[in-house]
Amino acid sequence: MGGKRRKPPAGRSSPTIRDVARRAGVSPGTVSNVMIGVRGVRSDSRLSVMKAAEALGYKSNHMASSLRRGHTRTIGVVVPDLSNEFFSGLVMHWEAQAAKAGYEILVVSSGDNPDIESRRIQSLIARRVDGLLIAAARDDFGAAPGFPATLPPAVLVDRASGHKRFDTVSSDNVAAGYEGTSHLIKLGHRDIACLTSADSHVHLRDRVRGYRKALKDNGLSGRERLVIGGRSVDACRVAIEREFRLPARPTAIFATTFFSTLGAIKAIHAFDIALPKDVSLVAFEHSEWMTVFQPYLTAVAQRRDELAANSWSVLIDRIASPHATFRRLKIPITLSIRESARPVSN
Amino acid sequence: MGGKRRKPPAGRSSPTIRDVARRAGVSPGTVSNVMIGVRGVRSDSRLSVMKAAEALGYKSNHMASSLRRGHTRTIGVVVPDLSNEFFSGLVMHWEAQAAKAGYEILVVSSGDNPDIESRRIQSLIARRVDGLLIAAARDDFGAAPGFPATLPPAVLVDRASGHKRFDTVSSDNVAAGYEGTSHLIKLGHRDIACLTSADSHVHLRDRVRGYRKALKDNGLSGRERLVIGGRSVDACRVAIEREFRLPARPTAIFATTFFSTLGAIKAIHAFDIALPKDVSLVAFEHSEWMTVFQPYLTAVAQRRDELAANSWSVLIDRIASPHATFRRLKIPITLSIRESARPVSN
DNA sequence: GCCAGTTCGTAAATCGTTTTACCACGGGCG
DNA sequence: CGCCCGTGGTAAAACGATTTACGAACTGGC
Repeated sequence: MGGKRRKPPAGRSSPTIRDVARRAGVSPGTVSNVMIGVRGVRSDSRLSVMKAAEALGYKSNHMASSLRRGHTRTIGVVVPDLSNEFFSGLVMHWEAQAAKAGYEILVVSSGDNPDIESRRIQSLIARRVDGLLIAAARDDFGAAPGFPATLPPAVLVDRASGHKRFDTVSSDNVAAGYEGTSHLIKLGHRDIACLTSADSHVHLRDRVRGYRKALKDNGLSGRERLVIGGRSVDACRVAIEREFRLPARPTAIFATTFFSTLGAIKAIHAFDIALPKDVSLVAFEHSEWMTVFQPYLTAVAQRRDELAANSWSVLIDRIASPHATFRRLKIPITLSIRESARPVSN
Repeated sequence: MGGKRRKPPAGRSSPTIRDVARRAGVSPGTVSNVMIGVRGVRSDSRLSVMKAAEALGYKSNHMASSLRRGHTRTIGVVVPDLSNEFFSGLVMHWEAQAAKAGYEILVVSSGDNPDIESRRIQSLIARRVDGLLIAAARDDFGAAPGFPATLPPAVLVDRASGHKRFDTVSSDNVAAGYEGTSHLIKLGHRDIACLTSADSHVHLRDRVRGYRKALKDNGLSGRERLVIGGRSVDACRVAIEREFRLPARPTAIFATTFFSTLGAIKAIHAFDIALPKDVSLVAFEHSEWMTVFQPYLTAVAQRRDELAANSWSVLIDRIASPHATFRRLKIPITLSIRESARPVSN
């Protein structure tokens, strides 16, 4: 009762720049100048502002500031699946970059579903992220009917390499396929199965292209054995097991995805095939558990740190100059020769 | 030259509620009412507003709205390390919860360093997150001198279980230790090494307490063999290798962390010990690669989905009623009996 | 002592939304 | 007919920061 207020105080909320100004005996504008220092402030007022802010525990309201300045210093990150080590690795690198540059990242996952992806991106747009780092669900990213007509600056990472309307940063997947296959050929293998998860994405098709090219360069074009498993470990296992039942079993397997690596190992165990004695395996990706797996897997691995660092800086450049021509970066891959691929034994 | 403008238009930025209002021939207030529908709007004006919004591609500016409404519908998530599958799993579950409830999550990682953690939390506060989900770097979370005096509603997850000033949700780590150990005892083991990464955190100490309790309940108190490795795979490996050099080698190992699981396996391989013939192993956590590892590891695993779901709802409750008494939830763990623990063989 | 130039403080406008306070209109009722 | 009430529209005041425009005080040079 008593004086009538417009707004109930709702407990005690954070101190504002006005509170600081009042306490320091200056105007809000001056406080602002102390905080972000675009203009000179006499050292005595500066000091009293700092003291007042300290005493009140003042933290600038980032939303208010963003609203006025027209940018949020937030980058939206869209990945298919955070439980996938490759993507969580990327996210971690990006987060480190962001922290260093005074940004924050807003992570959403799409479950590899273009509809969900589109919805999650809408909400990132509503939050006015300054840029977008996207591992797209599909190669034709942005083509669906309900898709937002204008996007903030965005770069496509890992997937949809070479997209016409965006910067892209991805591994050199053709090289990945080529190097993995060549390694097996050099070891004398002629019957090399290439196990992949799908043929729906460029990055996967590129790996297969690399495989084909390596066969061709070594006069092995006729010996192609492409096995398309599916998007799960067990689909890959089943597919390669079919291959194992054939009269001429492959002497080597090149797994071009992480799932297919797991599927291949499962199948090898199920068929009691000795790895690497009876079959050689080139795996895809690296992961800490591989250090306890026997034999230590020879593998092609993407360079997550470089992928993340390059895509970050391409995005920052894009934000700075929205009309520059698109860039398409290919990051080299790493072939780590270890124990699971051996010279062919017949 | 020409008319002087206050602000250069900076390209074309997003349409505002005013643009929609103008185009629909109504006032901004009416547009707002159409959008969030707190008051009735006649159906003809409603329609023209919708049409205008559609035509302009209007997306509400979330920052402006947050500023006015006093909440952001974003939850800050603080984890030590996203490349750890346990945490990325939690984050993914939280993200799903958030999406369902119309929230977004802001993920930061602390690298298990209290200073970084504190700084990252400061920046989450500046962004005025509505709540915080924290896997704390240390048990005395919030005690450091520079720590913000007041925090938004927060719940401590996994770590720092039972903290005095926060809600906590964590696994029943004593049960985890107890069940893992009991399983080995039931198999006849008397010489059980308990391998852990550190004794600096309650959640780790609780697992050891469970181990001790299981020994005690079975009259084995004198046979305690606690091995404290360190916070890396190799530190754990080295520690357990020391144990292997002792005259009486343990017949079973209970690894109480993911790192120590990996370290134990590495040591077992290095010493050419047959697993599970010569030594039994109870591992910690579950991960997809375990399905291709031989023998299939018997393991104690935390229930990430329940941890995430419960901590989420505790946080939402806390936001709704800031003054309710603290809750301390313990989530049961799962013991999956598989092949790496066998009856003792002498 | 005066003028130009610099420094720094302040008031007020602004960002885009939500919400309050007010008003106009029309219908129902005594 | 006059009143009351419900409905729905609008103008304007927030939210909390930044920034512009202005002016006061001071400096230095002549």
